[in-house]
Amino acid sequence: MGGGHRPDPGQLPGHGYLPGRPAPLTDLSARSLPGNRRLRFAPSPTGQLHIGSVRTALLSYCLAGHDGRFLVRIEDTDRERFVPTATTGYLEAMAWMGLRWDEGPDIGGPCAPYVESERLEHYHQAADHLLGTGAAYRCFCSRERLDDLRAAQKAAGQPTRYDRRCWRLQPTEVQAELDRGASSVIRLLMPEGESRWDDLVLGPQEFQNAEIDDQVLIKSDGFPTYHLAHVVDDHLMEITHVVRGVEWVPSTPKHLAVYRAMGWVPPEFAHVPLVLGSDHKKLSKRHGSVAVTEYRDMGYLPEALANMIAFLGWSPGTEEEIFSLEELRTRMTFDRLQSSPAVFDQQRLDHLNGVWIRRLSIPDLAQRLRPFLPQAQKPQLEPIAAMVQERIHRLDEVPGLLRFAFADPDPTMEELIGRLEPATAADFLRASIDLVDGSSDDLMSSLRRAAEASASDQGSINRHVRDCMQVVRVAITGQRVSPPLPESIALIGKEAARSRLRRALAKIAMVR
RNA sequence: GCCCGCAUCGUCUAGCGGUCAGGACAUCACCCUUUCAAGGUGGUAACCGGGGUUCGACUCCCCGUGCGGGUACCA
Repeated sequence: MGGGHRPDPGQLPGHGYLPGRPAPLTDLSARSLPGNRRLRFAPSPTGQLHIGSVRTALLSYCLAGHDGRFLVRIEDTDRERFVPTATTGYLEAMAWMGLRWDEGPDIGGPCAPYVESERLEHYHQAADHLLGTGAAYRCFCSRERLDDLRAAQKAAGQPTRYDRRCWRLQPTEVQAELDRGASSVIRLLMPEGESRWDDLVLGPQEFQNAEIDDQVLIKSDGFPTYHLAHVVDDHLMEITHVVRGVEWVPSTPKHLAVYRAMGWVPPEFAHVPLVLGSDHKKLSKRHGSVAVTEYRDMGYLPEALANMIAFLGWSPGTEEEIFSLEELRTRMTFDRLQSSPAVFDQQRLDHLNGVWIRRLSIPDLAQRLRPFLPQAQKPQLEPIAAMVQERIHRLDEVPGLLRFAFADPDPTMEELIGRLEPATAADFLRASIDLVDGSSDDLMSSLRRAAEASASDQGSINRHVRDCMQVVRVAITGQRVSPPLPESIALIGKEAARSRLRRALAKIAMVR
């Protein structure tokens, strides 16, 4: 049908236009690229790497497994939303997460380049081929006409789709428009019938092609749309499994039509459910943080984030719940992917982060704490790591917890004495000044003995001890909540501790 | 409007015709304890509704409802 025959304008074309003989663009019928499974992550560089995006990246990475290949391809075909610095940011965020790619824009590979704007000739070749076989056609319609059309269809309760006016143009008319320099796009001629595929996550899918629009493949600026570009690239890069969000389900028939018209065999599709916010809407900035870098800056470990994200739509089927990226990569399979959307619960992330923090070695934790404690001396880092490890869920809690280590506290009277009488508090402070000189090992027991001695009522002795301890804690740290006393004192030094105790004592004395 | 998808504790989930519906987070109580954590023990808490199929449905089918996604010369 690539010849002179024009279909009857009144009827939809069938599959008869399918190319009988035109050879595929590139003959890659036999797999020739490395990896017995090839998966890709293909972000559009428009901003920050989003939690939802890293999840599909992580899923693809894990699903590729040890014997597969994971590649990154940049889909920068939208010049309006393109952000030049975004690609580097994405790559850095992925690397931070611990994802490693075998092929990509920064490291190259057998299919280089891995940036779509540098692969334009491939898309144009494909488009020409489709034009030649009649699987696609040029469209000169203005945006205004398209908008009006859609509005009318919507008003009539009909699915909105292009009415194929330009498809009915005679070749001479098309040529005349072209000669005139008219701006045009290339549209896919959606074939009749239905489209089906067996989705790895959703199961068998079926769409009536009549409901589906003739998608623009090449925009008037000469750039391809996602619908053409990713099909061409996925084919050339021999992608075997496409893992992407469910928002792509409705356009999969278009992609299938392109594969078919090109004579290519499509990959397997796995459409993963969305990640939702607490209000059950697609996770977005409205819900707070969505960029991977924001989570990093809040003090979440990449291990915890990966663990968290993996369980949004996947589970091992056992009661295990702590998984390293490496374990995820060996354990993850398509058949255990969930088909219902999941809410991103930050409380759960906090819990997982605490678990992962506690799994770190002290030197490792100290190292990771550095950016959060710019004022800390290097030798202080490990002791700090040791004392906070069990009590934080996020690294960024540390500065608050250790504020006393970097500045002298100035507690109020109320904070200082708590429930105690000023005189009792003062006596206990006085006693503790000397006790601080002793070894840390028995500091607590000597303090306890001193507190017990000052108890007036044997019945509430434990409470009294607690109250006394708090006086010392507040005097030294200015906080009602702090790391244990011996460690806190060690951190600031005995001399500083004694002077803080004296200052507190003076404060109480002044009021009395 | 039209098309498509999803549906087990508040949240993440296990379940794949017969279970006291399991685990984890969160929550509550208690224990441990110099505060906070961490840890331990125990508790509260779920199969969206209605029809079928079946000796028997959380599991299978249909309808409804709810929620979500798509409906661009964005991805």
